[in-house]
Amino acid sequence: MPELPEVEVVRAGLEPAFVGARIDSVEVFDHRSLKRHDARRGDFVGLLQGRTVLSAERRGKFMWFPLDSGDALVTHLGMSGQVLLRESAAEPDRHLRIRYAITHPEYGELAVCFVDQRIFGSMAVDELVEQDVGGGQVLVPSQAAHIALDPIDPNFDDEVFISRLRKKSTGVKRALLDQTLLSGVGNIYADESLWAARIHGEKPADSLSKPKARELLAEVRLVLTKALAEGGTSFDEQYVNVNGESGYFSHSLNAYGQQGTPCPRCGTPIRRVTFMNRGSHFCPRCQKK
DNA sequence: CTCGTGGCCTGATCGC
DNA sequence: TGCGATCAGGCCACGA
Repeated sequence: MPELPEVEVVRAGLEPAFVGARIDSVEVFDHRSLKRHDARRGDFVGLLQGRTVLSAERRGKFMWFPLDSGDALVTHLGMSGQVLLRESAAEPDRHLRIRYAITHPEYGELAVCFVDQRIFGSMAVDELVEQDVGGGQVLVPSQAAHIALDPIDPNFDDEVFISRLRKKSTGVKRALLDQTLLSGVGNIYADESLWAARIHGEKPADSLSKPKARELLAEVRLVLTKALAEGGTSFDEQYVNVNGESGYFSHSLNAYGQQGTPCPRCGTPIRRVTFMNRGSHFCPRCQKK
């Protein structure tokens, strides 16, 4: 379940060999993996062939690669997406959906492979639009322009987030998962942040005091930063980083997937309830509504 | 406008 | 042994 830390690990892993490379050819094995691509902009393959990758960018769970054409190759991993760097002659991975043959001036011929079991993820070629983020103008793909900055972005404005969060009439967890409020947080890190801040996910966001909202943001940042330092969270080999090596943050989860095991803070068994069509894990003693 | 739900998707697992 | 039901949850379209 790639969230911000996992996506950042993929972005950083691709950067050395993909940036500066030329895309020689593109094979699309399943067109459902192009659902984010607007065909009115042109043929996906045609827009990519012969182009050179200029950089590797990320905001929240969106990743994109600006091209020398002025467009960008946009990637969202969804639930089970991976981008793997392979030798040109490597056997195709299971669930391979899109394959890019590239040539890098230093590393030579390689394959960038988009592998996605459940096809919730997708790639697209999109135009870059200018956006004012307070710290200046940035370029962002049009389809990711509605997403808020993520909390580890240097331009993220804490006070704006806290003020908007405290006006939401919905539960705190739903607000944390709202990518237009703050991006990059998914189910795992939402549960972990709420546990760390001792907040029940169904507590109304507009009932949070300002200090409590600040504390929550600090915990979100800490959880994401720690996960990033440990290389992302991995379950069932679903998430694999760019070389095919699993992330390993799962051992340090305090709430997510820990139902029945004692809360590391107070010893009360962690509970799991279904909420928003997904599992929510919390300590019934530390996190009261 | 805001908020909440359903649909997309595959494979592992479970009960009968 | 086989088979249908259930579960996992990212984003987005749509209805209230």
